[in-house]
Amino acid sequence: MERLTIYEVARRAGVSISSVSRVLQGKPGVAPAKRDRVLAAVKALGYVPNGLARGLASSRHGVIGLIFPDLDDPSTESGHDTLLYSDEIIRGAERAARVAGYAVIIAATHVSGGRDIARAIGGRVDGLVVLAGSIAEPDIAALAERTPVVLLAAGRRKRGIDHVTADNEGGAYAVTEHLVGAHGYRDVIFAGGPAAAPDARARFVGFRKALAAAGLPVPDRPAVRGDFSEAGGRRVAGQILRGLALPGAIVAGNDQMALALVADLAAVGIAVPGEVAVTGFDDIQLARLVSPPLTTVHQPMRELGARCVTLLLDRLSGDEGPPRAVVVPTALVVRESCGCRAPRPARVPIPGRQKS
Amino acid sequence: MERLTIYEVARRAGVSISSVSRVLQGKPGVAPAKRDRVLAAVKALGYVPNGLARGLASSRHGVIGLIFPDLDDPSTESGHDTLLYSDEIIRGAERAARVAGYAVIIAATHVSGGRDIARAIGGRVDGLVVLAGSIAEPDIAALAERTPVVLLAAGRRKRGIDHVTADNEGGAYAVTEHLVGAHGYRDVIFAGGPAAAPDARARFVGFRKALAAAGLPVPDRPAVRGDFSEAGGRRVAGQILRGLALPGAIVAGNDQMALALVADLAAVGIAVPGEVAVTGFDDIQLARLVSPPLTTVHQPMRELGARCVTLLLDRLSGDEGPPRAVVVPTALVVRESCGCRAPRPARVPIPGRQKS
DNA sequence: ATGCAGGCTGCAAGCGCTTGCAGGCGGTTC
DNA sequence: GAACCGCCTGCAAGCGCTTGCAGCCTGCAT
Repeated sequence: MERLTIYEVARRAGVSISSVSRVLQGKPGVAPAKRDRVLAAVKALGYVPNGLARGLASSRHGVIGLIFPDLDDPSTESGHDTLLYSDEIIRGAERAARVAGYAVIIAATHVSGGRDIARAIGGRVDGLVVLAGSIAEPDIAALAERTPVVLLAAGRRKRGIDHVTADNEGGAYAVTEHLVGAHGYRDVIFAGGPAAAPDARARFVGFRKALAAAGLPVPDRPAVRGDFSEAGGRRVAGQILRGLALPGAIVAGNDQMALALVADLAAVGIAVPGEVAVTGFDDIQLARLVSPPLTTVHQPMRELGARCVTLLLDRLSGDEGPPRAVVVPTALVVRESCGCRAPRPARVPIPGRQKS
Repeated sequence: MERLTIYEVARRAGVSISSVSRVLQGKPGVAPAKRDRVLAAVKALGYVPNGLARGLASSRHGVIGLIFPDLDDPSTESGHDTLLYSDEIIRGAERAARVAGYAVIIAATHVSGGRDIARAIGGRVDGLVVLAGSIAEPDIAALAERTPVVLLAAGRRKRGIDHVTADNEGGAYAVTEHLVGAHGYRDVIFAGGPAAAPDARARFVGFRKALAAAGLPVPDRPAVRGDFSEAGGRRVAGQILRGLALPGAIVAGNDQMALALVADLAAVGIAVPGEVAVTGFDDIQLARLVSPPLTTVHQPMRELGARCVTLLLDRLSGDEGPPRAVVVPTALVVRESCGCRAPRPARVPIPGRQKS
């Protein structure tokens, strides 16, 4: 495990380290013959340049940091944030970074401690992707002054700083339109998320626009409101059952609420989608597994992660333009809770059976 | 954003950079008064040492690499591997690393390309945590010769290299014992996983030991065998319904199979746990959401990740002992599919309702 | 022949920090 | 009172690689 340095390579190829370095960086100004020899030596030795030294000398680390919320924090755990699916986000980011020759370093923080950690990690990265909820907004701004930062936000929040968002509005528009257009429901209500959540608002906006486009009356506020959690869904169910006339369809602010809603409706004998159609938002894993499978809007977690990285890389390569806001499209996923009859995988009931 | 180096700090504190360095590293041999001045200067300036330079000079990077399988690879995606929950694993690893002052860098690989990536990333880390399935075994071995490596394996595989594993055997023992002991089932069968999977085997071993301990007949091979996927569960259901006498209880090799099993049983009118008890393994999110909630064995993903890191850190700090195999305990999660009547969260059916 | 672009090369100066070492000092020990 | 001791300090030599720059050597135009 003795250190293999650029000197070894140079010696073996019979050139100076400068040339090796240049070859490795694909820089011009090295005679083809020499280049080949270097390459051969590199391969023969199995040489991998020391990233540290490289970074030190070029002040280009080849690493981008990914800061996400620490879910141990119970205040965050409630499904409050649709960005909890860090797994897919990380994968997307990692892949995008890798193709560009960057590695991804990660850190999980509580909102409070976020700043310190970000600073600590900041020393060794070229830029940071910060997931909403991991660092308090003011600290993000401060951070952004010393390091390129891209914010992956649930909704558009911070102006003045690059961020990427899923198209919540468009997604909500799409489901609503599906309900109104394809199914002909005219009495559709929106079961909102927390009033403060930007993504919840955006979804409501999409909902309203869809209604408006269909020439239906447009409510000012969500008919009922939960908090994106399962409990919220239950509460909403209660509100609906107690007070309101049962609508034809309910557009829930997210899947968790939709799921709880369906469950509670079923508990009192209301069939979904028979008596009322329900749709969700997020396309959590569970959505396609419940019965009826939930019609919802897919959030492209992986792509969100990837876009953050590509945006960041643009900045790193010199893009000096004004702050950008990238909106990644969401996709309507039609299953059965809206009333559609999705083709089910054939499942033949097994005939013969015998009890012991 | 001008670089803030150790020189600035030294100048401001009126000392040499050596002293600053020593103070920052908590090394002895600096007069208390001077130490205080340095600390003050550091704080005042908001100085954060450059990790790169530090790493270069001390050849201690303060970074550990985490290599996990790239789930884009369809051949892996089938839930084949219980270690897919990278999210929690990453969190656990990250946290453990952070408390020790290390950062975590991640890379996702396909089994094939794993080696190259590992090497590439290897240059900038102190050690690697490799999740099973991300790199071919021989390559891991090769890698382990140049860098400290800890393998997070589904089962014990590679001897000769540090690894951590969930206690599959113990978990299986626990569920089985629960079925036999608490519920008194005497005809319990095991719905196995893929014959080759080490974790599947370990679970079967636990199952057998529990039966043996209870003085029941011990089968040589699983009564039926699936492949850990949903389809596998269905196949198992078919086998049971078709051929076997319906047993009192079925210990499924994992949750996915258990879930499919329950579904198919239900489809032909067999009540779970009424007519047959079913248990799973893994405690996937879905397990507690289905009806009946699945009694299963919890895999402590987070802790697995953390243990890998701590083990690795031990090595980094000089532990030269023989290869270690850490087994992290699993936990029996009793819900309802085993026949237990778990206390459900009160859910009062809502009275008044009105149809539109 | 002589001169002069270019294209290649390798030298050497760092990048910011760690660390072995020698020097300086005040305090001890015979 | 001289020889020592031990604790602090700062110097300077790197860690492995990038890169500006000067030098060298072609080839080609005078």
